[in-house]
Amino acid sequence: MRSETRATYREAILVAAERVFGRLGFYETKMADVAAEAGVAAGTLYNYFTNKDEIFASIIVRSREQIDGMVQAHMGVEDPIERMRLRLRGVFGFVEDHGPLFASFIRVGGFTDYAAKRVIDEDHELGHSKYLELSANTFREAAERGQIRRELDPEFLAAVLSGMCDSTIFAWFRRGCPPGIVDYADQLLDLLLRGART
Amino acid sequence: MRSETRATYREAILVAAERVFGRLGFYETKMADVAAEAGVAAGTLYNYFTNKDEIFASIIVRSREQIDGMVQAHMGVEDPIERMRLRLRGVFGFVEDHGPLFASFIRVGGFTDYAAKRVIDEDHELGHSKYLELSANTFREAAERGQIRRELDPEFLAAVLSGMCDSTIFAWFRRGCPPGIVDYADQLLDLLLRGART
Amino acid sequence: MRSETRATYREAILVAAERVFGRLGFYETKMADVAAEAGVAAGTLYNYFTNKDEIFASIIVRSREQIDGMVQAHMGVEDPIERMRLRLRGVFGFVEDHGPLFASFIRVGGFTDYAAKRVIDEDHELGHSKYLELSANTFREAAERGQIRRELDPEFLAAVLSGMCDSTIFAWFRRGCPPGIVDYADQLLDLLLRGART
Amino acid sequence: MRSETRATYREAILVAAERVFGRLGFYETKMADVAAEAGVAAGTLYNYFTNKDEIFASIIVRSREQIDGMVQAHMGVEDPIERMRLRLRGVFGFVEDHGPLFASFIRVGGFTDYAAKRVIDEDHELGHSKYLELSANTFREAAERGQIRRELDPEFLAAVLSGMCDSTIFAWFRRGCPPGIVDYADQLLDLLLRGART
DNA sequence: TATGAATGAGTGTTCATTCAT
DNA sequence: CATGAATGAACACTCATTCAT
Repeated sequence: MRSETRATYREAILVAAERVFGRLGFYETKMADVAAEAGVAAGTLYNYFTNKDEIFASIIVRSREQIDGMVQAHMGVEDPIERMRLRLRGVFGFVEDHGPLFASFIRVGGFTDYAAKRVIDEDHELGHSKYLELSANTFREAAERGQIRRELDPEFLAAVLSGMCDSTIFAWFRRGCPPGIVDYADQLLDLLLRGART
Repeated sequence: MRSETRATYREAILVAAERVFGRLGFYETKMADVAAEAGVAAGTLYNYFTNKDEIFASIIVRSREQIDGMVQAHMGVEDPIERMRLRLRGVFGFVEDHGPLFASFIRVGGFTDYAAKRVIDEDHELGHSKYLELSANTFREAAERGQIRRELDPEFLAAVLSGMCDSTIFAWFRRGCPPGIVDYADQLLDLLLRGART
Repeated sequence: MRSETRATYREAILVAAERVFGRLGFYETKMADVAAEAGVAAGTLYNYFTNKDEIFASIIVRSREQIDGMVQAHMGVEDPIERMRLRLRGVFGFVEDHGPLFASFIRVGGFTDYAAKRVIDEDHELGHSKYLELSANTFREAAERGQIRRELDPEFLAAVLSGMCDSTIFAWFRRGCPPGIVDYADQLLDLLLRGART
Repeated sequence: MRSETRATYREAILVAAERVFGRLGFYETKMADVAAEAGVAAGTLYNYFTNKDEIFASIIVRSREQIDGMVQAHMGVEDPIERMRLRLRGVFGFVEDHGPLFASFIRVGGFTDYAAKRVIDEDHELGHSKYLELSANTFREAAERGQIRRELDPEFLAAVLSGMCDSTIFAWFRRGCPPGIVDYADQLLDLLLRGART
């Protein structure tokens, strides 16, 4: 029961921190804010995490682990396009659950303040690249099967798809995170594959 | 001549600040860093700007003014697709000149730290929306002319295009800002319009 | 048996605390360190002592009690010089058992941090003075018997002897507390007496 | 004048810090105390020193430099006993000027809290040993000249003399630092030499 | 009574901003 | 007006102490 309580506490702190970081960003989030949101004293945070950076990094790591799980779950799907579709739906579902923080997650490894401070180290940097590469490989596979044009650079496509997702999530966030963002997964993929032209 | 000197100083500070902010992000950039980069004393910054926030906001405003100018320059072009193409080329050219900071600019108004701190107030928020709206209107126009499918939401397309640009710039930035990003303007637009399918 | 258990616990804590305080000093010693060394939980310490200061003070008091006992044991010796010799041997033997902590003990009442914090209150201050006085009186007695020169201030001699002991212990401590420090008792006294002798 | 002011400020801070450290010890001295004593704001301290440790270490270093200077000044004296006498007088004079802090200085490198925290690193440790060694060498020289008994270990004598000085200074400090401590230099040396003399 | 996690007051340090020169 | 040092509010983090289990 002790260990259960510890895990519960840790999780509660992470959930609270995720909310506050998502709302205020890394720098404007004070440890006191996180503590208040979690309903504990400031000192308590340090019984579970060594410092603010580690809390932030833990959220990222945890998110990535969940996403990794989803990605793995669809690895067995034969058709690359179908596989990517399932993957996108999974990610958008995750975003719907996690809301604002996901934005930070997406941009982590970029030139945002988080990265500038190296809260997210090279190891995490790789995380972002890993997804891009995974996506690029899937596009490559689709090209080999003749499902998409071969002259398109798979890495370019991966980057573009990533951006489309970001901005869609971004727009959704600004509309107040209404339910139903999952539907965009298909719309985006279809748009990328078909194009907008009549 | 007095005022000329003042303007020169102010501009030098902005240029320096743009570099540092782009490199380190808002929070990791210290006023001392900006002063050092500009080659002036820290106190001098306060003769030209009331505070750090204002410097950052000024960069954004200045950037927007330049972009506004470019956008206006192409307003007379009849064909909406062609107009958007020119606009994109202009923006990518601007990005090539300004490098990393533009990324901040793009995300400004979002849920990044900058916004969390309200460095960028509602007025600036509007700025971002304004571009999205402009873009959406152009897509609407293209739809009316039958150039793109009518069932596609113009605002969705605008958001998507914005994201594609972002991620492309992002990827370019991570590759170290090599020359030639302008070429992506056409690639992106073509991809969106044609789609990736064979 | 209850009280025996309590006394046992208390003693174990004191022994552990003595080791840690001797190793790290008062401020660098954390209650958690003492608890770990004693093999109990941090909270347990507070069942036996009201606070950190009291633990430290208890060590001092306990040491003094033991030394007092030794001093008393030699009180019956007629010859003051001989009495002092036995006393010194006793103290050096005690030091050999207690190692580093004794150094703190020696300096307690001085201008070290401990004193600055008033961990050692006036009562303890007196303790230090008491030994100096005892020593001074013994020298006075020796002077009256014509064993040492009368023009020498007994209090000066007491202070000097105390310092000789300190530095010898100090040097011994820095050499890693090798066995055999007791031998120095005689060497020191002989050196001082040759200088002081009539 | 600028640089003069800077040096003056730095010196004023050191003097203030020396007073407070001497009064309260390292740990009980708060940066705010030092600032208040120096008549500056807390932040100002950090314009001259990187942190609290550095202030403390600077005091030690500065003291040692002054003492080194004195020691060097007497290096040319032929007679080792006379050389040591001048050296002792110099040190006691220094102590009279600096009062309480010197006690810390003396014990630095020992097992006091300062050392426990490694504020004073190995380099400084050497400082203490260096003086002991210098003293030991002088005694060795005296032994070779037949001025003191050859069977006495010079290092033992050096340690003993150091302790005699310490305790004398200590006693003087507890009497409230009355003027005239310099006189003890000769008394101490005479006492030791009578004991050590051939 | 032992435990060990929660607590929160206290402090060293940072850095945007002010201001005397 | 430039300078650069002084300022002090703000905040992450520590750890002695408390207390529910």
